Amino acid sequence: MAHHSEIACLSKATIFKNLPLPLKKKLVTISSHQDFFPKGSFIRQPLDGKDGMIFLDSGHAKVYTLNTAGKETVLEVLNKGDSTGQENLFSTGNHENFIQATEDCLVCSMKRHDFQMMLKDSPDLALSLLNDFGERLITAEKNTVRRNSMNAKERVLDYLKDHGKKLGKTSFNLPLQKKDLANFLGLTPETLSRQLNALQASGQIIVKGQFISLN
Amino acid sequence: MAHHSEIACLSKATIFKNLPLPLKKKLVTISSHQDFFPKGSFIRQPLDGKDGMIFLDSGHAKVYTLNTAGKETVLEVLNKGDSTGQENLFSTGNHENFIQATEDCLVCSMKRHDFQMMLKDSPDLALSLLNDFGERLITAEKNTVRRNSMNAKERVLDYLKDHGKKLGKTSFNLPLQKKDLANFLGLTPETLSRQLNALQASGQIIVKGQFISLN
DNA sequence: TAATTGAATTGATTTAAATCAAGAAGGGAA
DNA sequence: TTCCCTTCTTGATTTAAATCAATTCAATTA
Repeated sequence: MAHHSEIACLSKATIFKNLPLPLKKKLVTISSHQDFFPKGSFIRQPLDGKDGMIFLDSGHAKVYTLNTAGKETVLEVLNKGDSTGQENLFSTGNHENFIQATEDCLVCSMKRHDFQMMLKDSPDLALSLLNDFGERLITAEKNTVRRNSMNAKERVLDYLKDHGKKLGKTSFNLPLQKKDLANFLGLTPETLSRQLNALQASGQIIVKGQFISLN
Repeated sequence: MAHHSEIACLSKATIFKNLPLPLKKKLVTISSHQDFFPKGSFIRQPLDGKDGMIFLDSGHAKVYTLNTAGKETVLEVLNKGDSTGQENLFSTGNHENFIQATEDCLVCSMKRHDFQMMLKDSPDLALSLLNDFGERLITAEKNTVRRNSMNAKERVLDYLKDHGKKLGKTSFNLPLQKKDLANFLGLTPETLSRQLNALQASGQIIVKGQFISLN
């Protein structure tokens, strides 16, 4: 929880990128910076007593819940620059989701109390955050449509294209294990494996382990 | 777009219910009130040039998208007191969703421009809205979990219990046609029909047309 | 009132994806 | 390096839900 004096991870976060410099500097003073989470470790979990939002300076993470039967549902895939848990800046309830590093991560975070203090005299900040919430809702809706109106092959291809677009690349490594990606797409690992094969066979992608290339 | 002088629909909306009275009064002055939408009509649709958020003073509505193949995905079920489209208070992009009255509706709405003016000097308002966004995200996640980790029967029962809880009742009329509810749950109408039968046969609910009673 | 139209239901059948099963590949730890 | 454990892949089989098909029902309107 070192407090840097210079503009760090926060200013790189998509969510705050349009804020004026003085405000960014203030945000940095109330943030923790570049906490290290090794692959597999939990950035957040239910009942950990932590509040506020987090964002990824580097690495990848997955957000998921467990239902009462222990079945996992992957809700979000976090890539470098993404943030999540904004809802914890306001509600006083405990968060219910697990956030687990799927690669070594550097994470910045902001506490509810500190954030709320700042919010009172920064309409810009509120607006920025409201915009970001809007984006997250739209993404959530997009994921719902993907699961609801596409078959297995279409879902896989749609995700890959979407991810490539987000990165601005046509080749990349998957940000999650395939079993987690399968879950995120509402599929089983077996089905994902077969669909990746099929997409490669039809010349639409190249797959080598975690590496994907779009054609 | 009549401008009432008294506190009307807006003050009843869940999203604003915790705001101080003077602020509510100001909100009323920038809202349209109780516009009537007959069953089947569109409250919003892509390219209608409308912006801002809406909320339901009475009636029911569904929010849905059409994919390029024309397949519908029902994203939200709106009941009395619910609001949607908050994301349109900020982004300048066009909204992509259809909002259609599934019963006769009275609708209030607020325009982006008017709202943003108010937001600048009302931190309370921003906070209220941010809270609401958080709720909507959590609901969206809950819907994802329902679709991802439950079979057809569980989804139906979970929805019915959820809806009953929301209303504080054990008997109610479904807020949508069954074909739309089926879509919202990621099912076909045939499957919904059969599952409602099965739930009735096992004594868990009573079904009479749109009327549902939970046991 | 009857006619029309879409919604809902019921039954028969198909099918996409899940499940089951077994081996191969990969990544740590000792 | 070997061992262990999890993930990934491939094949065979099952199954839950979709699809197809045909009535029935309900709402609207002429």
